[in-house]
Amino acid sequence: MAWSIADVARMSGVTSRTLRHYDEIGLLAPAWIGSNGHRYYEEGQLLRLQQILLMRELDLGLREIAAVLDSQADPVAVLREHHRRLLAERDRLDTLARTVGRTIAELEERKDEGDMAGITRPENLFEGFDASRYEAEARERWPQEYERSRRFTETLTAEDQERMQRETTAQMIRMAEFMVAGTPVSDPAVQSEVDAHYQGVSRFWTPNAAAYKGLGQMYVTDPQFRSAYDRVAAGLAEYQRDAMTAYADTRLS
Amino acid sequence: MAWSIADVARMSGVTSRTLRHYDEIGLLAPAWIGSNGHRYYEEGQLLRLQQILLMRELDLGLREIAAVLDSQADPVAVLREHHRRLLAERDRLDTLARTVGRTIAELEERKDEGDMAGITRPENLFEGFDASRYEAEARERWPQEYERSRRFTETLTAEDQERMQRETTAQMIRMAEFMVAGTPVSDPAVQSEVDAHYQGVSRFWTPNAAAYKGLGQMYVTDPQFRSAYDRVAAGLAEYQRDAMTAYADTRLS
DNA sequence: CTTGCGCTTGCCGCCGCGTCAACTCCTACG
DNA sequence: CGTAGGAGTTGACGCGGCGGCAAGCGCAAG
Repeated sequence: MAWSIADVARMSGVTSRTLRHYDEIGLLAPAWIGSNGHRYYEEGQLLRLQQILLMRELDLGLREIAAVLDSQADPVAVLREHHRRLLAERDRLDTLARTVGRTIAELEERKDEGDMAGITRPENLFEGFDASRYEAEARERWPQEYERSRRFTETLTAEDQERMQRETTAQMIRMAEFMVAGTPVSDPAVQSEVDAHYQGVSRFWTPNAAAYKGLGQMYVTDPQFRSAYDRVAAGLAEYQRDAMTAYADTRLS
Repeated sequence: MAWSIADVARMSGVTSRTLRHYDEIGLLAPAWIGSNGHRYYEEGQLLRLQQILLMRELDLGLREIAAVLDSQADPVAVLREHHRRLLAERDRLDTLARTVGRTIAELEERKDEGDMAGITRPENLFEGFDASRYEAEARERWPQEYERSRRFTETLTAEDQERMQRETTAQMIRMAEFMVAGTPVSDPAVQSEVDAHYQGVSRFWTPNAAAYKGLGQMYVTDPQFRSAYDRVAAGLAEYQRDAMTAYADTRLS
């Protein structure tokens, strides 16, 4: 009992193109090839195809399927790993969907309010995300922490983010007042303010003493951060950095 | 104020290769190009890049991003459609993960029982899914119904599937008894049995008269189905088909 | 002899880049 | 003055899983 490629295609539901592809990559060769060059399949191949399709339904890659079928891998182990990947991807999409949902809601709200000239205007669209610019450097220097931070940020609503931005600005202003008043960075009031800053940062990632000092230095070095601090008060970036350094030395090590 | 490609890469966190790619596909062209061929970007480009990255975070395709930014599409509509796709894909993965989880449990159970020679033996692996073979024809002829059926099947546990297989077999045996006894297919007892069959099929998809007759014909034509019926009793496939045809004519039209 | 079917091989396209390779231009250093 | 090195360029292939098209072959019916 032999079937042509079209027979197998009809019986299995895949296209003949797919069967040729599986032959090409060595996943499923026909039982034999006729003198006319046609592929002929027998029951053994149908059985193998069936298993291929089952694992394909589970979204396993063709490579992994081949490994399992050729007994190069433990099916349970492969499935367990695959299961883990599926859950991770599902969670990612879930988070993503919620983020997109919030973005939609936000855009619609603005449309209703009508106080913005138009949602397609670039400078109005996604206005709340301005802070993301500061994250670029971090993404490069500490990719893992950046990733954790990003995931956390995704769970925030636009209002949360706006509120946090205002908090940050308020903190900067209070630090500027200390600076202008000539308060030394080791002063308990200043250190308490730094502590608030550290707590805020820790919502995204938890730096150790060295990392926190590095962050302080970045406020001075990085043009983006620096200009943000300079806009509040001249010299604030250095003051903030020194205060953070003192905090790191006394409280984090 | 102009930035080189590496500057922009550092600031934004993407690679220079990506920026060249965006230029290539017309998503983000540099502000101008130096006499040395180098790309130079200005604030307008940074702003556009920022929006690109935001939408990319939302997993939008570059094509769609371009359409939104060039005001060829309504952002809210695009996001809404995207949201729908995300949810659908998430649900698919969720179902899939559960299916894979059950498969793992099933495989492990068999390992514990130890009455099978080895789980990697093809004829034992995924045994519960044997019925899927019969679905191939349906997938081709009625793709939509097949899809619905597949989704339904995925919600079943392995035990459910086994039970349904036993039910099917029992039905076939009862039909074979009628056939051997010479009962005409129009006999109420036979028709009642066919009704049970129709109800069973309807859990997957609800065929109209023509489709149900087509299914009956398939039992005769398709070698897979035919051999299944022939294994129970010679001529059963035709008897079943005739009974189904009578049922379709009297009850479904 | 033509027509048509069923099959073959071969290659491009998708999507978002990563990763070479080979080259040019500019600057710094000996 | 040459030369090394760094930053940039274009061009090409690769990834996964096929879809789809083109060109061609063998075989049977009209």
